[in-house]
Amino acid sequence: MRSLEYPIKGQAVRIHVVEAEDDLPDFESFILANQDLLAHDSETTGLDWWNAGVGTFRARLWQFGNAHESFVVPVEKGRAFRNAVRWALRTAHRLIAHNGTYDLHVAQQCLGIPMEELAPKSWDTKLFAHLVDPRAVKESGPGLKLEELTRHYICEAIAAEVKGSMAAIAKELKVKKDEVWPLVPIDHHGYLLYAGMDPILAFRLYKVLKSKVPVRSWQRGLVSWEHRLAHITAKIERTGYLLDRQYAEAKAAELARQQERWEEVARREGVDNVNANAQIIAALQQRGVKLTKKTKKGNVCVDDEVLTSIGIPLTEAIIQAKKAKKWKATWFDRALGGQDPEGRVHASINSCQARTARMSITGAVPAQTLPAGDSYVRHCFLAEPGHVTVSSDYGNMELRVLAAFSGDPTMLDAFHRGLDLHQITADAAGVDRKAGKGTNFTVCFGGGWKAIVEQYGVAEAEAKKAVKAFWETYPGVKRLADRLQREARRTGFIYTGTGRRLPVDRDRVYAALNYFIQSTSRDITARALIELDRAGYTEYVRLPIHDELVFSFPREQAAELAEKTARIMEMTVKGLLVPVDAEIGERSWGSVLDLEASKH
DNA sequence: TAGAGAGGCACC
DNA sequence: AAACGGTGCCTCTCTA
Repeated sequence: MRSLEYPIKGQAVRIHVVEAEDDLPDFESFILANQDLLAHDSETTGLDWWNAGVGTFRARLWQFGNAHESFVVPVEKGRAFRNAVRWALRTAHRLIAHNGTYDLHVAQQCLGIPMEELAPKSWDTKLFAHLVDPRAVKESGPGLKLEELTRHYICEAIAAEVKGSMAAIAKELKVKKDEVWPLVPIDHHGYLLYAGMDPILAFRLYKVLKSKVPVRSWQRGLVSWEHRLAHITAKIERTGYLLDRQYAEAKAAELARQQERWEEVARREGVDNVNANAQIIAALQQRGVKLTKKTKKGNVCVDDEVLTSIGIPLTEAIIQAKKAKKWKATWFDRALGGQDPEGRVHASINSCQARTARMSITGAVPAQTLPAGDSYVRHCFLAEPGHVTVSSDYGNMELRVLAAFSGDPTMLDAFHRGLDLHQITADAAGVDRKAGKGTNFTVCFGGGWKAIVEQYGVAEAEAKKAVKAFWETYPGVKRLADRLQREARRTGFIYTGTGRRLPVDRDRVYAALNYFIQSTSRDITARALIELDRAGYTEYVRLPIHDELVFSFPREQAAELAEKTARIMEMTVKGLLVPVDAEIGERSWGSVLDLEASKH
């Protein structure tokens, strides 16, 4: 057994490195002595846990620790070590981990412990951190990564050291940072230090954060609620989504041909690289084109709008080439590259991510940003053989949340009687429906008349009139917005109905209304996932996308299951129903869009 | 060579 | 008085 010592703020912590089977009794004694509360973490060869056993993925180390001490177990060295870790995970009464759903995937794939066995006793410091302060470092918050949280809550120097250590090893081994994980020798001092510190930091973070979680969040049961949700989204990740490989490959090839063709045109017209804005600007200015639009930072802007308005062969070629390249790389190549041995792709679902707790979905299926206007990309994703895709979405979720919580009589009346809220706003302002709709959404987002002009192409006078009319027509909304702004100005926070505390920047208190609406809406979808799980439907859920859930149901029971799940998803908020509409498609996700389009 | 910033674009 | 909220990903460019 090796033993490393490391100081945290002058106080030594000890990392024990299990090297041989003889060392395991000491490890087991440690686990038994600390079984009430143990932090853990795993080091792996990559992040593609779905390739365990068949591909290149494997677990290398597993670490356990408390505030002062940790044990590092080399699980890749053999069965005795894996057995010891398996036993330890099962023996612990409470497990702490940072972003622990990842380790649960690894435990299932590499150690054969079902996720469901460990999930109920697992607590995640990432969720605690979010409940304490959800702001990213960019937003002057603590962030949500272990290194960022260590810097903010524990010790700046340790954070810097931990962050730098794997980079230093990569440099030493002369490989890229992403390639270091499977290559670093299992007995490398820096690697063991990095690995051994992780559970110690997670344990300490847990201690710090749990006392900082707002009282109201504890009282409303938000802590356990978020954990339950995280384990449901982990199950959805594990299930994955069946990829139509032939389709994806065909479309990737088609886009590659298009890209090549349009790039050739652009080259003839004097632009070698369609993604280099400097080249585009030079080529256009040479032709005498005046470029007046500026970017946020004040530079010359050559976005889609500018290029479209110029409308010459060069700009057309740039638009088409860029689009083909981006779509191929972002949607088709990414999905094709993420397949598991069964041809399924696994999104990474961060169940509680944005400042408002909205989820984020990254990886092989960036579900939240798949083009929704047509079915071109969504045809990639298939319900299982004998199944069909069902997409169930909430109707007017955010505006209904606004109506319910503001109690505004005009807005509530409109929803209760099924009236057209966008038309009501339009009529009140004496503008057309498009401007009315734009006003409703923009005000929800905290915007003003300028935003309506830019986003919806409404004339300045009309937009000003519409915003004024909005606040006069819905005085209840005004009262809610004012109340939230006052609260934000006074305390720096607002609370949602679920007991979530959201920080609001004092120089942007107008954002408070949107935070409230967006976060409350997210919690309605989250509640649906939890209720669906209780009812045993999680195996059918493929993806959550804000106000929509995508399912794969057996064809014969699709209508019945769509109906049952829609009724579970629906929720009455302060007396107002947030309804759900379930669309039944064919096998591909894209087919839902096509069927919908053919109806209209 | 990696990271950060910026621009641009996909979405709710 | 007015105020556009929340994401992820790809590419280029500059810097350390």
